[in-house]
Amino acid sequence: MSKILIVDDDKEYRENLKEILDNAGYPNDMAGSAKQAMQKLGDQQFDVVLLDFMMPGIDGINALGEFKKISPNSKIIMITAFASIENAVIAIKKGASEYISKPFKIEALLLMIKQVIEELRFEGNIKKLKLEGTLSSLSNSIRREIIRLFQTSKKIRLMETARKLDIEDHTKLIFHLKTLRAAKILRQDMKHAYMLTKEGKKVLECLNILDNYLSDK
Amino acid sequence: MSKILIVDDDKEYRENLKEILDNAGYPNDMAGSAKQAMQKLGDQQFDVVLLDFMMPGIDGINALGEFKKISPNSKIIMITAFASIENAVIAIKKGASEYISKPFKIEALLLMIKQVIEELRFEGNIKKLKLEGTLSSLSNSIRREIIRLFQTSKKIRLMETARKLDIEDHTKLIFHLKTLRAAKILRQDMKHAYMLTKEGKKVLECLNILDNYLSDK
DNA sequence: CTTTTATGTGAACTTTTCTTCACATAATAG
DNA sequence: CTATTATGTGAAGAAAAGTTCACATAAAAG
Repeated sequence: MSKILIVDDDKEYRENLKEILDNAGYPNDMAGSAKQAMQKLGDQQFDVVLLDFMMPGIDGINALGEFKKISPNSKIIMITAFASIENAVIAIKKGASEYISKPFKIEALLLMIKQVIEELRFEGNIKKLKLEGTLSSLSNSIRREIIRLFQTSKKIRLMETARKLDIEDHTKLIFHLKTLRAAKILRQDMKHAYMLTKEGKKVLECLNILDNYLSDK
Repeated sequence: MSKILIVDDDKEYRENLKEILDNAGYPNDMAGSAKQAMQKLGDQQFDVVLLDFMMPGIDGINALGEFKKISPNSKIIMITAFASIENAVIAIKKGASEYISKPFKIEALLLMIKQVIEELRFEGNIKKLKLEGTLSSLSNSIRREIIRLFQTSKKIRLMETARKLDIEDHTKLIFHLKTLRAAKILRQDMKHAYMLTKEGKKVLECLNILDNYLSDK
């Protein structure tokens, strides 16, 4: 179950929020200051942070930036009594996922929490899929050779590649090029030449890293 | 074709060696001092270094250590006029692949070169195989999950793992554990518990690296 | 000491991945 | 404008990877 951190300097309000989360069944923890919150964020993994804007010391917006640095994968929901478009914009720019102003309906907050957790789940899957695709692309030696060709060339063409890799049947090569295209590692320009995507460049770097990593005794 | 670096402060001897290598068809380059040699080694990839022992400044043995640091995958052949068992032992300990004393037959040197190049080719294959094994192991998600279990545990047992990964048929898990064992990523202790090999620890690190690398936008 | 749980093997089978082949169309060179 | 080279598709088949099942033995628990 997704864990939530409540950050609010107002004890009463804080415990109020805790009760709401407890009733909704979310495991949660509380912090009464930005400092305490950062410590907890560094310590454990929280999926969502409920952050109240009006805090003494570093104010909420600054805290927000710090929190994101410490725990970039946590979703942050800003809660504030002094809502304004400017503040909302700043908060979102600094990395808040949602912005809600007091007073709010409990259901509205719970819905928001549900949504960001859903986003989190989705992003996690995307990440997993990307790793999946990358590793299955790299599992084939022909595909690795293709990717390595981009060490020196920016673009490669089909038949030229076939000759370089000494592959007689060009349709075999097309199969692997297609696989790499499906994995978003390669793309083609208007004139059919193949080139690395942004993702593909990362994959090439990964390959180099693995090479180095595995080679030294 | 394999590239060779000749390091010798005696100009005449150096050019003598160059002629031999040219005739044998090996691309080569020369350095008249350890310093110059280190520069060239840092610059380009040499497969073999022919290193003469009696050099001014840092003597050959010290140079040897430096060379190995700069270019750990190059094979170094020590050539010396003052052969002794002690020196030979030191040279090999410091990373020389071969040790030959003057005067020597040209054929003996060429044979030596051929041998170390062959070793190099072989080691290259080993490296390729290791990458192959690692990537094909990581291409399967069950195996990745198994490896990740070692993030927190030092040893895992079969049925415990099956429960953690929610795999009903334990023979399926055995299949993947076997695969990982074959890839030298896992091994078993006397009491059948599975643990990471030294290589396996690297693989886990690689997996973490890939995770990080692919996750950030 | 017998019942249960853990660990394992080998063969049959399924699924996925890879290769090959027959064929088609577009681009380029002569 | 015709021959050649480049690029591609889809289906059939081969090979590799993964799963399941029937069965076996060893270790631990009662």
